[in-house]
Amino acid sequence: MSPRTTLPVVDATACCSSLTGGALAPEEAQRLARTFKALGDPTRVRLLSLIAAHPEREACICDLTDPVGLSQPTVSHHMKQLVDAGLVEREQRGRWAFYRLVAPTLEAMSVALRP
Amino acid sequence: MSPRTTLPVVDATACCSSLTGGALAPEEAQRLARTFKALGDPTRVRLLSLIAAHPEREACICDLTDPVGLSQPTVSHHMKQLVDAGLVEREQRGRWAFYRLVAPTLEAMSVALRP
DNA sequence: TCGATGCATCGACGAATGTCAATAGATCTG
DNA sequence: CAGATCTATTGACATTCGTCGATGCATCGA
Repeated sequence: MSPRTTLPVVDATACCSSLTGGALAPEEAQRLARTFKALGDPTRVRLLSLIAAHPEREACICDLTDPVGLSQPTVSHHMKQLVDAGLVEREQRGRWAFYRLVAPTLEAMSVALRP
Repeated sequence: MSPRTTLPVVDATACCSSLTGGALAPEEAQRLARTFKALGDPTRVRLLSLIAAHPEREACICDLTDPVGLSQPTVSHHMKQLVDAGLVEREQRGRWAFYRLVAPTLEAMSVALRP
């Protein structure tokens, strides 16, 4: 017997569209696909996992170039893709650019895939 | 004070690599990226959601062509991508090819993204 | 058996993508 | 200020991708 008489304006899942919840509007599908596309390259998947593996879960370009074995401009290019997709955020600290995972985006994509 | 003295051979998540659990081996990253790439197109995202929206959660090509507004060969091409990625399975019934979502794959990808 | 129907494959085309070397921009250090 | 260091941008290139029309392949119904 909750004393609450009004429903919440939005429920907890209203923020996140789901692949499995029914037909998506084209714009929603596009939104999801854009982020999935950023995840659709092995180098970028690896970069995300490398960031997660670092202390404080953050890393700069110089930490990432060697492990993935690609040129610095290429790594920089991939990081930009990840930032644009909202999967990663960038912070300049002195000469270094530090990157961190964006948990809410990962969570939203995870929810969108739940069967 | 658990009486258990031996650890389980594998823990519950051992089957599924995670983006956020630490550095992934290149092969693991490639595996994940391959499936994410299949999700990285708005038409394919829409196709998956349309299948999920159908009764019995299955659909044939003829059900999907009109809603996405593309040619039949193109839809067929996209479905092949989804099958190859393990996101969808195909069953021929008479003249029709029926497609269903593969829940374990969706679940695995969802788990891989959990922050 | 023959036409119709549903789907897959083929060949082609423009667009997007991943990669690099070269270079520019920004920040620290001496 | 001058050089060194870290990162981003640019331009170029080969490759992949999404799309279509035409065509081939099964399967059903008359």
